Amino acid sequence: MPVQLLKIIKDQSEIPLPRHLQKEHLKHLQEGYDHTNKYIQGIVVLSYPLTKLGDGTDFFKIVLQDLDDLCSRISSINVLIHGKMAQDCAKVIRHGDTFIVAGFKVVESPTAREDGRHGCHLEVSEEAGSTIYYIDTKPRTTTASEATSIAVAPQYVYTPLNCLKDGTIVNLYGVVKFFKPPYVSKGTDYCSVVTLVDPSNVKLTCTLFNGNLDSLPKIYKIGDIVRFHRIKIRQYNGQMQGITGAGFASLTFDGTVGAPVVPRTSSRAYTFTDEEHKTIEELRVWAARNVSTSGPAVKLSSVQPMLFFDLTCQLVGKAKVDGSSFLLKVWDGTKCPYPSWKVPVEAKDLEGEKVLLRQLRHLSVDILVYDNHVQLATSLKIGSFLRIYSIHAKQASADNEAVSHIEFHLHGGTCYGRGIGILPENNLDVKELKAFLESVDLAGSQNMESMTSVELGGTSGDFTVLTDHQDLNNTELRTIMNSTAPQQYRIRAKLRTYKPQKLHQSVKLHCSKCNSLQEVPDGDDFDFILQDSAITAPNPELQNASWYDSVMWTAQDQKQRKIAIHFVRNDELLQQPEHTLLMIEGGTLKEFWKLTKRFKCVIPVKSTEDDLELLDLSAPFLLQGNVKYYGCKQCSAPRPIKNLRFIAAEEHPSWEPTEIAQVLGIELLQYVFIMKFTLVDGTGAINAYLFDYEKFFQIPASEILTNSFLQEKMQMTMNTLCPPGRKLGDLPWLECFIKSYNVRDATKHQVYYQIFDTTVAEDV
DNA sequence: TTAGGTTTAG
Repeated sequence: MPVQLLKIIKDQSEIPLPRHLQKEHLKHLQEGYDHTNKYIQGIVVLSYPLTKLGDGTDFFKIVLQDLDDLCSRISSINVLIHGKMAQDCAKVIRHGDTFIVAGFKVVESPTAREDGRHGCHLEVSEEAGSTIYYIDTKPRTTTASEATSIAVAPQYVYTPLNCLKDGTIVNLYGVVKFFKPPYVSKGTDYCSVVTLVDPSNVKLTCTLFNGNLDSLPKIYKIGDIVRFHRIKIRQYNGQMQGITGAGFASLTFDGTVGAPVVPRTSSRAYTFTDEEHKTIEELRVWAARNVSTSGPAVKLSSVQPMLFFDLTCQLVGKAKVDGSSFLLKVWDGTKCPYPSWKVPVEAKDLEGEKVLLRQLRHLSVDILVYDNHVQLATSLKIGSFLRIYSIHAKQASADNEAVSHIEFHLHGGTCYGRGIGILPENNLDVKELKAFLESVDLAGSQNMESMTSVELGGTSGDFTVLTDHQDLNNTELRTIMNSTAPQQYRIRAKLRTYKPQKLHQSVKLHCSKCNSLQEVPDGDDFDFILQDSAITAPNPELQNASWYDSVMWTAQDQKQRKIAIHFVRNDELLQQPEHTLLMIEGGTLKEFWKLTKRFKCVIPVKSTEDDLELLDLSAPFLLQGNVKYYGCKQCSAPRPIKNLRFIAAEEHPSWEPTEIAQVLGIELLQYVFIMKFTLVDGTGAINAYLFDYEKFFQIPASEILTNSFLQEKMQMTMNTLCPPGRKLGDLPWLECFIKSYNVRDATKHQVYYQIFDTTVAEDV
C-alpha cells in the first residue's frame, strides 16, 4: 500500500519508518542529486482540489511546510501527486497532517518565483516508486467528499515580518504604524502607503495601488490591524518593501483590545477562521503595549495654532476656489476656541444645504485643501463623514484685524499621511459623532455666538466654572470665614478682582521639593550666561565620545567664538532631528532658538578639563520646543552629564524633561500660575489663591509666556470671569472648589484659601 | 506606471 496511515503519535521522533530512510532537509534538496534513501517531512498547509490532467491521469497538489525552518524562503515546497496515489491522498490528507514522502523526483519548480516556495518541487507517483506516510492529527470523521471540500478552502501560512525575502509573494499580518489614506496617484490608480509592524519588531512599508478605491485596505487609524494576502515582497533601498500584485487582498480590523473582530474588506469571499480571530486578539494585546497610537482625538474645541491634527467630522459644504484649491466646510459639534477664517466664495459656488450651512455658520470651519487632494475633495458627498489627516491649524492675521485668526489648511502632498479618508456610517467613531451632532442644540449655540465673550454669562444667567465635586452643596462665604481650617467647600461667588492684572506676571517657577517659588528668568539672563560661558572654548578632547558625535567650528565674528554641537546617539545611531538631543557649547541665544525648532531637546553645556557640564542653574538646563526648563538651585545636586547615556540607551527615548532632570540630578522647577482671587457672595469676602499647573485655564503654565494665542485665550477667560468695568451686581456668578488651610509662625496664625479641582468651561 | 512615509510655505 503506497499510502499508509501511521498511528497517531505525539512524539514525532518515534515515527516507525523503514530504517534505511534518512530525513532530508528542504535546504539540501537539489535537482539531479540522489535522494533514493531520503525522505521529506512537513506539515500540509495547503491543498488543492483533486483534478484530472489533459491525459486523464488524476492530479493532486499539496504544499508542505518544514516546521524546523520557518524563516527560510525554501521552507515550503510544492508536492505534485499523480495517478492513483493522487486519488488516495485526496481522500485522506488534510491540513495540519504530517506528511512524509520517500522515493520522490526533484524537479525545478516553474512557479517558485511567483509563489516564493522552494526552487524545486517533488513529483510523486506509484510509477516513480514513491511511498507516502502521514500522521493523522485529528480524529477523522470526514468522508472523502468532505475532505475535498476542506481542500477547497486553503489554509494560509503567514510570514512574520522578520522572515520576508526578496522576490517572494507572502501572506502576512501587521499592526498599522503609519499610513497614507488612499490618494490619487500620478498614474492611473489610487495609492495608499502603509507601514506595518509585528511582534518580531520589524517594520514593513507597503505601497499599495488599485484603480478601485474600495480595494485598498480600509485603514482609519494608527493601530488598526491588517491581514494581507498575496503581497509581493521586494527589496528597495536596502529594505524590504511590500507592493500589490495580482490577487492582493486585505482585511482590516480595529486594533482596540476588546472591540468586535469584524473585518473590513471589499473581498466578496474570504477565509476567516477561529485561529485567525485569535491572531487578531493577540496582535491587539501586543500592539497595546508596543505601538504608540495617535493619542486622543482632537476636536475643534481643542485645536491649537501651529498644530497638525486629524479631524473626524461631517461635511456640510464644499466649493471650488481655484484650480489648485478646494474648500470643505465641516463640523464636529464643538466650537473652535479661536476666531477661524472664512474662505470667500460666491454663494452660488457653495454646494450644501443652505439652511444647515446658516445654522452651523459659527460651528463649522473652513478647510482649504490643495493640489492632489482637490480631486478627491471634489468627489465627496455632502453629509458624508470624513477623517481629514494632518490638517494644519495656522495662526494668521490680516491687516484690518485686531486679533489674529486661525486657518485650516490641508496642504498638497501626502507627507505624514496628509489626506482625506471617507468613513463608513457603521464606523464606531462615526456612530459616536452622529449621536453627538444630534445632541447639539443649534438654536442655543447660535444665540451663544451672538454674544461677545464679555456678555456671556452676564446679568441674565449664571456663569459656571466646572468643579470635580458636583455632588457637594454650596457653602456661603460667611460660614467658611467662621469655620476652622482645614476644610473643603464648594462655593458660588463673584470674582470682584484678581491679581496680578498683568497675566504674564502670574507665571512662576515652583520647586515641589523645597516648595519655593521664583520668578521666571527673562531671556537677557540666559543671554548673559551664554556669553559668559562662550569665553571658554570647547575642549577638543571632549569631542566625539562613545555616546555622542560632535561638530565644532569657529564663528565669523570678532571674538572668533568657537561653537561645538554634540549629537547624542540613540542605540548607537543618530536619530531624526526631531528625536535627537543636542548638547551645545558656545552657542548664542539666537542659535539656541533655531536649534530648538529643529531638534527634540537642547542642553547648554560647557567644557571642563575632563568632562562636559551644565551651565549655572540660573540658565535653563534644557530647552524643548518653546519651553525652557530650569532646575532648583537649592535642591539640585548635578550629576555627570554622561548619565544621559542611560536614556540614550533606551529603544525609543522620549527625552521627557522629568527623566532628563532625574539622571542629571536636577530638581525640576515647574511652571505654575499663581493668582489671588477676591471672591464675594453677599455674605462675605475671601481671598483665594489659585495655584495651577494646567487644569484651571486648560493652558499649560509652561507655554503661556511664549504663545501669544494662549495669552489671548487666558485674557479672554479672565474677562469672562471678571468683565472689566462692570458693577458688582452685574458680575457673573462662578462656582468653584476651595480648601482652607492654616499658616502659623511664631507670632501669628492665619487661615488661607486655595482654589483647586476647578476648571473654567466656556459654556456648560 | 503610480510611490517608495518624515508636514506647506497658498
